Amino acid sequence: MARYELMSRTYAPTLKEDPAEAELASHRLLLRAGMIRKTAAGLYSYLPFAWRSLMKIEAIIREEMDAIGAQEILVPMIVPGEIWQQSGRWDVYGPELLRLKDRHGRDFVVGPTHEETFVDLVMNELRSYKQLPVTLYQIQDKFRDEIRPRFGLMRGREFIMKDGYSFDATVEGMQKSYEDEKAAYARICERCGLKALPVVADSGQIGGDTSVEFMALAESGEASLVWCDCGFAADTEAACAKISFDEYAVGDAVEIETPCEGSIASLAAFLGITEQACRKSFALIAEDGSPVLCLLPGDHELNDVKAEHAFGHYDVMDEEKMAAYGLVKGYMGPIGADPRVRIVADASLKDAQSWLIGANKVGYHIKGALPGRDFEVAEWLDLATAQEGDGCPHCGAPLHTARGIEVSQVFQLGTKYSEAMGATFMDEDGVEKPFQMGCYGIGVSRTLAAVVEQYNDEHGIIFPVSVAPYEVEIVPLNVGDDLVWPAVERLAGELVAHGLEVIVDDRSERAGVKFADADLYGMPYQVILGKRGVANGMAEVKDRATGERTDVPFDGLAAYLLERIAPKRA
RNA sequence: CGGGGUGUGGCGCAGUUUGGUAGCGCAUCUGCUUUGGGAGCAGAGGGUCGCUGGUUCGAAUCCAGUCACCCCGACCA
Repeated sequence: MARYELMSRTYAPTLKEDPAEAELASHRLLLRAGMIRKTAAGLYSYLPFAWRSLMKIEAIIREEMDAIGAQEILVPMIVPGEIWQQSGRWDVYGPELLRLKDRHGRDFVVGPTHEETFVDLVMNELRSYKQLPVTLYQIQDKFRDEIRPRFGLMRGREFIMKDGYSFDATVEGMQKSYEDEKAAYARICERCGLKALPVVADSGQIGGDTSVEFMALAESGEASLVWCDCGFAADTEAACAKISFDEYAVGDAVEIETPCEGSIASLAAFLGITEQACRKSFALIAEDGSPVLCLLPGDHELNDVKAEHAFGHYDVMDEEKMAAYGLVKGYMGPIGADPRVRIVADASLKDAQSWLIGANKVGYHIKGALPGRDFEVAEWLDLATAQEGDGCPHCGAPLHTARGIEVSQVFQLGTKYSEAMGATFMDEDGVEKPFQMGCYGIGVSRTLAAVVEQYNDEHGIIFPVSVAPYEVEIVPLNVGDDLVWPAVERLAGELVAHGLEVIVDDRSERAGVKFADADLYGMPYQVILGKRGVANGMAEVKDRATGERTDVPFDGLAAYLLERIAPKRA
């Protein structure tokens, strides 16, 4: 039997002042509204209101997972190190992987993600293509020992995540499972009220080839993305773009004096040309120890993730190393560099006919240089970071940039894990084949943070109905009044009977305190009951989002609220 | 891990430069008044000043070490 909750019985201590450590709106407001408390760096306790919101987010996820035939299970948080050794990630996953030993000295890890656990779970049971496809998921706490946890729930070390894994017999089957999940993920974001965008992503440590992440748009987001009016959108880490360049002094290679400080900006200013007409040199030491000089469009930065793909875990070359390889800081270029230095250039520059590059001599550059004639490019690679104004890879129109919070991500893994762990099934043709896998994650606690990030004002949180801890907060102004309180109980009971989720602020606080707390908590509708209104049989309904106040007769209150709330439920 | 910063009642802070035995606001408790946007008055409780060691007649304050937390960076489904 549904009932209404009383604020006096709810553990939701508010803070009048901003906590010193919180910078982000979501962090600040979740703390102030008594929804979370920090237990240690990156470790948070969820209080009743946060927990109710999280349960609603989880319910939405479960519904959408059910709808595409995924099955919920639960695997242990702590898993044997052995299976991580099998997959090879024991050695690859860095210090974020929390490793422990049990009393017998056996290795275990606290799961940061569970590809291994799920593969290990199904590999001995799913023996035939006839049993496929299967998609399993769970909602569980994960632990990643982040170097620097920050921003409250946004980047905690422990966090709630829904992780799911699909097992298919064929690549086409995997793609279908992936597309189903992707579509479900879009619906989940939408039902949570998030303004989110699916973007092309790098597949990171999870591995695999194709990946999309859902970015909740927010200025405070840690991730940046580029998007185009044609519908293309990509994480800046992964984005390819059509980058245009200018030419300066086509012709013979000529050394020119450039007595300016060694930066592209000062060089362009000195010559009176655009940065696009310059070529930027970036020296690094690849993972294998070999020296590399990257030539980039003058107005673009090296993309760290792309560089990692090309060179492995690289180091930026220090001045000592530069000197050893004939490179001069501030005036670096391919010409005159030690022959051991591998020259690679951004693919966008392939058609450039004139290169303005450093001369490896303080105060000098070379104009009009040409690859193939004046220096050799070993490889043309996509290395530059896409930026505002670059061309969309699909339609060529200028790209826009935005910032976002990565709330979820889907991957096509292929056989990366199944092969490494020897997880196979017998296919139609009598051949043992590794599973074609997909993997799908949603940051549940991060989704809550993202919602708060997108829905707040100077007074507090403005919860969308679908994830609000309660749909209606009744704010009686005179709790002790023998006219008001019976009306409160009657109305609360009525609203609950109509299926509304109701909390009553029955504390004997002053009106101002209750109003301020109600705005801070951010329940979508406040029903304010004061002496005057009650005497006339009227309640005052405040819409938290618009601030609009309406006097509604008691008789019509439930209908009034339902009419507004029901359509916005998830 | 590199750079910067902070640890003083539940929360937010002052006091540290120039050592003298701890203070302010909010919160809490009691009483009276108040009661539609974070009330007023009166009274009360609560702190080994992160920890350890040192200097000193005397340390929140000076010195050394250590721990925790925050910010920037590197890193990161």
